[in-house]
Amino acid sequence: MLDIKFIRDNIDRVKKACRDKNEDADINMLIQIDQERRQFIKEVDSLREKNNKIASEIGELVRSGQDISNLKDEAKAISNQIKDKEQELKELQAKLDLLLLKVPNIPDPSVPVGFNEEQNLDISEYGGKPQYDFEVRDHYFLGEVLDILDFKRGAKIAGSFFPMYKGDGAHLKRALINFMFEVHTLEHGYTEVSPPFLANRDSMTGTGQLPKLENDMYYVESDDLFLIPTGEVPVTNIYRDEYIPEAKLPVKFVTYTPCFRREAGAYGKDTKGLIRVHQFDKVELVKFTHPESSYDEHENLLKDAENILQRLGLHYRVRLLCTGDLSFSAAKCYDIEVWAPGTGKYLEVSSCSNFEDFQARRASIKFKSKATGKSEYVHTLNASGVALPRLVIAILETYQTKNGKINVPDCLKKYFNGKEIIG
RNA sequence: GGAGAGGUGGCCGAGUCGGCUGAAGGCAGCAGUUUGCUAAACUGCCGUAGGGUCAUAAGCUCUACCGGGGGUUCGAAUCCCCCCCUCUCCGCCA
Repeated sequence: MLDIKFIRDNIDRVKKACRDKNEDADINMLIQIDQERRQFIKEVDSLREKNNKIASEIGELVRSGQDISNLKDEAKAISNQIKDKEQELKELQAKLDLLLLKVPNIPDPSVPVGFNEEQNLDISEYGGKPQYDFEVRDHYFLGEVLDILDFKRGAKIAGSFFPMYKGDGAHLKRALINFMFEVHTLEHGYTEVSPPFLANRDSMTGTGQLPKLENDMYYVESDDLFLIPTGEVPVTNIYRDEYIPEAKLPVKFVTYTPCFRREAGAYGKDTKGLIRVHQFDKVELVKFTHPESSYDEHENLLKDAENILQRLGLHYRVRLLCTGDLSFSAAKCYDIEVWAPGTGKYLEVSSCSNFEDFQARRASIKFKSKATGKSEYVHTLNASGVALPRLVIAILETYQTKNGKINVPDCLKKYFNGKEIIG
């Protein structure tokens, strides 16, 4: 969420951000309602002031035992006026809040303006596409043949796009989670957390999933809870409505969670295998930083996520998202895309985002600045470190052998009971 | 699920029969005095948000906020209703 004062003073910038991000927030309406709202606040406040004065006068008269019936009638009249105005004010405020929640974050100046993913910028790449002297297979084929991925059974249990991992497939997933956790906690300095996998409305609004993405999430009606679409939600909300001591910044968390996404409207796209699924696992990195250092921390965050792919010996590229591809809440975002030789595509395994104070304002996460003596919002950042299914795809397809088996990457062997080959 | 207790400022903790209580007191924090240094002591400051004034400063001023929402009242942290959360006991279950 943006500061209403900031919007007031930067109407053109905000409008431009909406255009560049393809968001249709009604800024003119917002400004108009804000003006009306302030007018109402003025009126209501002055009525309240009057009423408070009368009330304390009455208090004094009562104590000295005098008659108060005249004053009482007057006060009653004002009190009724207040109630009416308050009601209208409340409606205005609700309207304003709703509009405000629909205004996207402003892209950082370093973000290229563009309409869609084709205008994303290639930043860097690691390794090269591996070459094979045999016909490469995709993970779907390999998974079925090796009996380590079972899509049919997953579909029977829950529905299509709920994959099941089995045997060495399930073990591979577990090994990857352990591997990533050890790197991020022991070497990159993140603190491990294991949060709830369901979250309430306040949490979902805090990180920006609500109100926009309600239909993309699984919802438990009886308890008004949502299954989390990413570990970012519970972990960023750890500090919702709290102050973080300035000296503790940056706070860095790593978490593992399953993620649940309805992918409404995405049918027909990436329909096969693990590329796009309703439930998947993710190791997620979340940072709370001082505003001054968030962009440095952003670069480090990217490196932390890249490090995982480098150790696994996977070819990938990093792209800077253009405005049109940038998510609603982000100011700047790098995507890491790993190469999947069998599928023949680069697959996004991590979005590395700086939200600046956008989420922090929504979720009210602050620190007391020693320099200014005032409360300020922290900056929040997150990145997958990294998402599992597409990582599994890249590993199966990259490390496949001529006879249809999979070599276990060196760095994973210790998490795989020393086993070197799957199949 | 049943019975009970409770939710007050960064923390602890008072709040009388509803009326200068945004809220005593303590701790922590900040600034200063004292001190050769440290400790201690002393003095002052010390919630958040939204308006107004205004240079989007300081200051001044108003309003709201004592888990959330609603109600009673001229007036509620204090009374009533609903909800949420925490704790204890019982039941049930991993």
